[in-house]
Amino acid sequence: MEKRAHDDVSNGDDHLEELLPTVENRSPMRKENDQLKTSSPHRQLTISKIENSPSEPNPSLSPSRGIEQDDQIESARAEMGEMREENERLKMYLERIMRDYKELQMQFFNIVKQEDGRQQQAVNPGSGAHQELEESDLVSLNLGWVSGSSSVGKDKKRKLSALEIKDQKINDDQQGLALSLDCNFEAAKSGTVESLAKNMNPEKENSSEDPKEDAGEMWPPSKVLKTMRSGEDEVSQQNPAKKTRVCVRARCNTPTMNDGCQWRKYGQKIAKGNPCPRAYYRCTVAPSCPVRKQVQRCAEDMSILITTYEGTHNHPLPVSATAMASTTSAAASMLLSGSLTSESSQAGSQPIAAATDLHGLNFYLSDPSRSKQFYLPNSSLMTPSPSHPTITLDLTSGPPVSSSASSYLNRFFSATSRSNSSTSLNFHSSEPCALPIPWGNGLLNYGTTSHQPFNKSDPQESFLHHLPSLQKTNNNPQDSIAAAAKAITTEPNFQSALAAALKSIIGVAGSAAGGTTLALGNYQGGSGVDIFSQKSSWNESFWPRAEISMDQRHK
DNA sequence: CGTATTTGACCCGCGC
DNA sequence: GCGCGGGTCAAATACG
Repeated sequence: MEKRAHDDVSNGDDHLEELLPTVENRSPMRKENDQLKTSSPHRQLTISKIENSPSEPNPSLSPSRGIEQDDQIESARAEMGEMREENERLKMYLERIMRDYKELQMQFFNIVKQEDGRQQQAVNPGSGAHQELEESDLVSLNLGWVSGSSSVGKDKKRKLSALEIKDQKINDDQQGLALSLDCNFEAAKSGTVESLAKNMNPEKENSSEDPKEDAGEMWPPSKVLKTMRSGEDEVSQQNPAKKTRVCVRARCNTPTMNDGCQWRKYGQKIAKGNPCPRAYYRCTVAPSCPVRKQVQRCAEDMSILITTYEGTHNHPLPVSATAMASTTSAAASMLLSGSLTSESSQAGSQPIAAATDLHGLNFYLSDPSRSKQFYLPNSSLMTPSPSHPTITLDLTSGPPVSSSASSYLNRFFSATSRSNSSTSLNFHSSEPCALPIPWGNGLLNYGTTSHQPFNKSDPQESFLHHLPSLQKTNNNPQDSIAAAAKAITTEPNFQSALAAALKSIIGVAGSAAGGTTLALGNYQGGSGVDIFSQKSSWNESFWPRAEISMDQRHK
């Protein structure tokens, strides 16, 4: 009986046969336990199931029971085979997804880098005029990723990505396509800091020393800078005098807003004029991430939490964090673009509300009904720090933020008013409960989708300049909506960009992601890739594809 | 014991 | 040059 059971288990399955040591004195149960130890997880599952089933035969039962057991073993084996196949299939899917995702990230990253490099070149030529604004323009907040220069960066990034992949052991032999954004950090470790630092600070290409310089540190704090440079002066030149900040005001009962990122508190201070202490946090997702945030309760209304973000993440963000990061980044970029716009079009023209064009764009396109949530600024918000160009996103018009600020942000965008270096935006959500899924369902794509295209091809300005009807003096939300929609949709650049995006979505998606299909603002599972449709959070991962295509069109 | 937070000291920029 | 205030550091402490 024991011998028979052993034969049954091993018969027809060479792998199991190999795995099973031939020890005669074992009971069947013991053998099964051995299988559990040596076989795949799926096998374990299957066998465990059999073991626990009510019809589990007792080893000491009659031969008829033994036949039943044979049947069960046979079916179990078949099941195992299926599971194995399924496993392989899922593994392939996962690999494909990872490759595609990383590739897209990489492309997007490169575009951001290119644009940023161009912005810095355009802004830096050394003309004495507009110095203040230009200083702030040095800071580019783009979707949470550190940016640098362009042409060199592309190849470099690919190379670095390979390193990163190697480190993380994510992928295998097909790593050529698998790219990631961790490269900055990895690069710092792998000795390419010098060139990378050049990429990130094109204006100081001549300084090639300083292996200690942290590649990811876009705006190192002065003290850190001092510590790091160890006698070198060049590094300090990279630090713009004024950093762009994004201030988010939201009603929040918790000590800090849950924006999806990991933060470590490094300081607390009682600021003048506010009895509530201001807390200082830095991003701990990546050790070298330069992003900081300040959290402070509003003096007038303690239920309002004022969170000020500074810097861009130099690492991939958790899905739950992308919304907030993108929001703040886009807002910062908007501020920058606003500076550029006002610079170039100031003569005799009124300030242009730069927010709606950048962000309301996708908002309207994705779900025009949402335009009812359009809000106008309640009042002009003060710049928390006059020395920093700051954009304020006011979420306080809506209901309290319960937990996830990012999803709250995703709901959406509205009018702006801008004065000097301070920009005020107001958000409102009609839905009290923040949804746990960020970036989903076509409403939440503003960050990456909206600002990127214009950031790339012709930095915001080309588009912004065509929105004369959006002015901060407009006090009627509906008018603003209509004006914004009209201005946006009649914008030739936008139309071509949209066309390109649609084309790219339809055309490119199939080839790269194995039949993945995208809808504008609403991802849908593609043919044969069912697992995609189960993850709404994947949505954002695929949006950059549209951006890239739009950008390329503008090239 | 490792990690996160607290908190006083220190640094630095800015205005006077 | 000096003082003020914002921002950061880092040792001490708390916490899991």
